[in-house]
Parts: sequence; structure tokens; C-alpha cells
Amino acid sequence: MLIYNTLSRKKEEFVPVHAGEARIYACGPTVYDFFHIGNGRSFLLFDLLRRYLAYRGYKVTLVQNFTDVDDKMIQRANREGITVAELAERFIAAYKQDAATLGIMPANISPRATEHIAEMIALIETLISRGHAYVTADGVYFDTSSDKRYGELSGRNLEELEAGARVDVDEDKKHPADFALWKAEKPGEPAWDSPFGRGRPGWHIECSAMSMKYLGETFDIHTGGEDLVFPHHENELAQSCCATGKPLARYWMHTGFLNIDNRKMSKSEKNFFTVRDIAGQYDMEAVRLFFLSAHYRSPVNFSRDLVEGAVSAHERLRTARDSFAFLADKAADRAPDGADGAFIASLAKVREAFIEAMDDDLNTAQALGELYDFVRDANSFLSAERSRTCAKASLDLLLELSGVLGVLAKPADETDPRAEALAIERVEARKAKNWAEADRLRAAIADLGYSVEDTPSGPKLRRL
RNA sequence: GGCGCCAUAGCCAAGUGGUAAGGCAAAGGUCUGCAAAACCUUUAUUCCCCAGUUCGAGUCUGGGUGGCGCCUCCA
Repeated sequence: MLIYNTLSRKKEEFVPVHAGEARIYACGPTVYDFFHIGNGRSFLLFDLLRRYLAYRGYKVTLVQNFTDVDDKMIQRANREGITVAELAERFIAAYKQDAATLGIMPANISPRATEHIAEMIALIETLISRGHAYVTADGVYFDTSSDKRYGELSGRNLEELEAGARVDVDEDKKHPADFALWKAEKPGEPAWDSPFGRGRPGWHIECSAMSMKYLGETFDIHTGGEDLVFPHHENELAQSCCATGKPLARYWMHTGFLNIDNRKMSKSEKNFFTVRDIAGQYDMEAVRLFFLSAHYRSPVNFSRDLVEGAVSAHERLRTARDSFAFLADKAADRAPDGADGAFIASLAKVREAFIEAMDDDLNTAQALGELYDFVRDANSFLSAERSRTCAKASLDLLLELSGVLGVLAKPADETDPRAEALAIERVEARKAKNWAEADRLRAAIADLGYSVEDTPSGPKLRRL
């Protein structure tokens, strides 16, 4: 499998540290608010990655942290008159709910920053003792000049960073790019005791401490949004490498941005949607399909029209699933003939093509193309009188491949029982060839918000 | 100012130097009480522009043009 590695700016063959295992660290949310649809897209990357690696036979360990102490959290907690811990509790719960709507499976381990202060302090002490960090009145800073490789991940060097630096230079810092490992206590902020005085950890150190604790000093893949490349991941990498002398992660994967109307989402622009907002408007599985229709590294535009296109495509996959399932139960139960055998044999090629696409740096757009091709071919083939075995094989393959992508996991939405009852009445009316009554019932069903389709497997209600 | 990414049909989007996947939308057809769904067919002589390399370029090189991102908290 090839993975695009931000560190080398190339696709590289995936070779895990431990044969047969894949250890992944994903930067999780800062839990000060509901997460937005752009965050959702980047969370989708690690979910897709872990599903696919598991499908390919790797034993996957995914660690996703919760950043539960930082400036934004402190501000909001103070504004609402609650503790930072209470705020964290609330939005960790919200994260879990919202992630589930997008089909994002829980990580194997979900460490919280505040529960790993001791590990961070130990890491900072190591950095100080090795001459990579220094203490000032404000806390402890990482000495970027002491790291020859600093800038490797984001493709910058210290001179450039100095040239690009804007105001706000801390006099105590040796270099403008130096960043805080430990922030000295300020009134109204949570603080912990440490050898360098009471205070709280900087943002970057938490990910270094937690990833290495659970995954080892060098693990396989580190994921995040592209805006984390600098400074967050650059700094994580610097801290960890300088502390251990070893690489932190073999592969760094970053998602492209999600834009709204071709503009970056931002609170000030008010072009901003939380996953919670969207979940009320669309089937989130269709939104997931929408994201997967473009490569994870390319920027994606989010708009009503585009998502609605994905909703149609998603409906089509669901219809295919229902139709295959119906035929797997009801089609002729006889031994497959030659054509059936050839069809079943052809399914292996579909799987191969799907894997080939996914092996190429998770090319979901291409993989979906293979899936749609397969659905069309199978629909066409099964429309003739075919053995039950063919339908069953088609259903199995569809569920297998869509399961890797996570786009057909949810059962059909529960339908309104009143609409169901009307649909049954309508079946009777149609049997009696009472078309006027049938049409009246269809209108009544439409009033409840459903269209009705007469399929071979009976009436199918579809939300309008 | 520095670094980097992108440009493929009405829209979205793949594409390993060898003759343009797929989806959405649209149109015609089969089927259907009428529909819907499904299926079949149609929709890029051409991949932003100009040069170059090559037997051959959407794909490689150079130069333009246009859009975007990072350099500050940010997925």
C-alpha cells in the first residue's frame, strides 16, 4: 500500500514498525465547542485509514487524544462560570455523538491531556537535560535552534520563519520560533505543580507525550488536518525526536481543507457549519459519501447542491443493497449455471480493482467508481432470471466494500408507521385495480413526507 | 515578502507518457395502471494558455494566466 508522506512529499510503500500491525495517532478535538464539518472531514481520514488497514489484515491500534486544557477552553469555561473539566466533559460527550453520526468509530484509546501531565513533565525534563529546552519567567520553551532538523516536516527553515515572524516577539525567547512547553500559572487558570513551577502544558507537548506513551517512541502513522503541519506537528516532531533521538512517526498524513463557497470556513466569516447543524439536514452517511468522492488531500468545497448530489448517489447504493438482499432471499434457488459462474468469478476482479484503488494512498474516488461500476453490472445481470447464489454474492461484496468505506452501515431510516399503513392499503387498492384510490393513498403518503415506489419486493417508502 | 498546492464536460471528480473512470444533473428508450426505481443509450476529437522534450503529453520541462493554502489559534 502506498501512503503519501508529508515528510518526504512522496507516496511511499507502507512498511509498519511491527509487522502486521498499524499504530496510528490522530490529533483529536480541543473540546471547547461542537466540532465543525471541516474537522469532521479530517476525522474521516483516520477512520477510513483504520478501516482499510484492518480490512487488509493489519492489527490496528488507533489513539485519538482529547485536548481538554488550552486558552480557548479556559476562556469559555470562565465565561460560562463552569470549570474547564466540566466544559471538557460536555464536549467530549458531544464529540462522541457527532462523530458517530459520520460513522467514525471510537478510537482504541482516547487519552485526555489533563490525565497525562506527569508524562509531559517527564518529557520536558528530558528536553531540558538534553539542552533542547530552557526555562524563562513565563515557563519552559523549546529551543528550535538546537534542532538541526527543525522545519523538515513543513518545509521551512528558521531563517524563513524569522523573516515571516510577525510582532509579538517574546523578549525572553531565544528565537521567535521557540514555543512553549510549559506555561507558568496565571490567575484564573488551571495549574499543576512541576519542577519548573506551577503551570500548565503547552499544546504541542501533550500529543508527543500521549502518542509515545500508548504507541511507542516510533509509531506508524500520524494524521491531522493540513493546517496542523505547522506549527503543531512540526513542534511535536521536534520535541519527540530531540527527546528520544528517534523518529516519531514513519508516515504523516494530512487532509486538505473543506471550504464553504470556495472560501475557508471561519467563524468571523460566518460560513461555518457544525456537524450537528448538518446532521439535522442530511443523512450523514451521504455526507460521508460526499467526502469520499474526492481525494482526502485535495481541497473540497461544501455546498448544498454538491451534498444533494451525494444524497442521490447514496440512495442508489442503498437501493442496490435492498434489491440484492431481496433477490438473495427470493431469487430462484437452483445451482448456478455457466453465466452465473462467470458472474461470480468476475466479482473477484471488482474486489481487486477496489483494493488497487485504495492501496494507492486511499484513492476513494476511484474506489467508488469501481463500486458504482459493480452495482450497475450486478443490477443488469440480476435483472435476468438468475440463481440466488449470484444475488447473495453481489450482496456480500457490496456490503464488504461499502463497509470498508463506511457508507452503507446504517439500516434504512425508520419510516413513519402511518405511512407504512397507508402503503399497505395502497397495495390492496392496486390489487383491486382501484387506481383512483391508489393515487389518493399515494398523495396521503406524500403528505406524510414520503414518496412510494412499487418495486418487485413491494412498496418502498422514500423520504421526500 | 517566503514556502507550497491546484486548474479535466453544465456541476463534482479519478486518471501509472500509449489515445479521457465514475457520480450528480439533463435527454431518449425498455419496464410500469400512472409513476418511481432499475436497466439500456446519448452528453469532453479533448484535459487553462504558449512554447519545448518525445514516435506519442491530461500526464514530463520551461514560461504565462487564474484560484487556493501555510508562514498567527485553527482539522
